[in-house]
Amino acid sequence: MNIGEAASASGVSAKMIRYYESIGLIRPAQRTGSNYRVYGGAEVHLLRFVKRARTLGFSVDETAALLGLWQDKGRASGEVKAIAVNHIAALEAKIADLEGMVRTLKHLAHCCGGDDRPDCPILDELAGEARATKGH
Amino acid sequence: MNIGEAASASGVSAKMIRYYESIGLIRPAQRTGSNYRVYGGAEVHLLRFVKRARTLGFSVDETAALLGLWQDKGRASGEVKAIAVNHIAALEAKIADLEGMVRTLKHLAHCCGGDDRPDCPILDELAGEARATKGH
DNA sequence: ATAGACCTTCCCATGGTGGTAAGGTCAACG
DNA sequence: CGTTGACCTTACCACCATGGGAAGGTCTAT
Repeated sequence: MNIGEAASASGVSAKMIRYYESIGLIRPAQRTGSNYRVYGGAEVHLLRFVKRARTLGFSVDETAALLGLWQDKGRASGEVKAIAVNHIAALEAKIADLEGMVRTLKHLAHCCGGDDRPDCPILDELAGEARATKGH
Repeated sequence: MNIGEAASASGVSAKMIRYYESIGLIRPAQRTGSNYRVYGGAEVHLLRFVKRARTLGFSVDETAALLGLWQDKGRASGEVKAIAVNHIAALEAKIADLEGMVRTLKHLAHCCGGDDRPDCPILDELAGEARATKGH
């Protein structure tokens, strides 16, 4: 299997497969005589693992840790769970952050006429000139 | 006012002030004879505007647009509102994305003993070997 | 034999931010 | 007046993950 086929079979672009190899996330692929990378079912399986972890928002470093644990048959599931739980916390912090932004923006947009007049509470707030918002 | 003072007065690091100047987000500051950048109240005000916009998650490009509208006394508030509403949608999409990840991870973590045994549904799922999750 | 679809490596760009190094300037203190 | 230390200047490098493209080699089908 060439890198292109491995890419479409795994969902990881050829570009990224080479990148993951270059940073040591995955082992260098075998090569043909003409220097083409060769992949088999096991490699694609591994690439899919990587793909899923990345899709779940794990960083490449976290993915490397998960990969190591995956391949370590004697690992404790607690280690994996710890990574996952940490990651959940990080994601939730980010969500809370974004929600704060949305809340503020929605408030501002709600107070903004959005018409042709230049009167704009959104800009006023950004400029730090908060004005009475008509009691809302 | 030197750049350091402007930085602490505005909450934008000196580094970022120079960067914003270099990409044209803000106008080049005046200079003293010895080539130091000089800032006044108006510049700090503007930097604070930028800071707030960035804190609300607007990209530098969006911030530039908002800045332009802010300084255009005859602008229509509808233009600003459009940027804000767009941005709200983008943020909400990102939140939904992250929430999907959290949901999946929580489910997996819930099904994972997190003990010393190597049995780990999290890794199984990442590997694509979904197994019965005890009916949960 | 030739075309076209693939592969290889190498470099560049993104977006914001931080670091750091080498050098200039300024204020205060002795 | 000289030194010290805190500031400023520019110019790079790094991050993280990904995409783009160029220049050149290889394989397959016609």
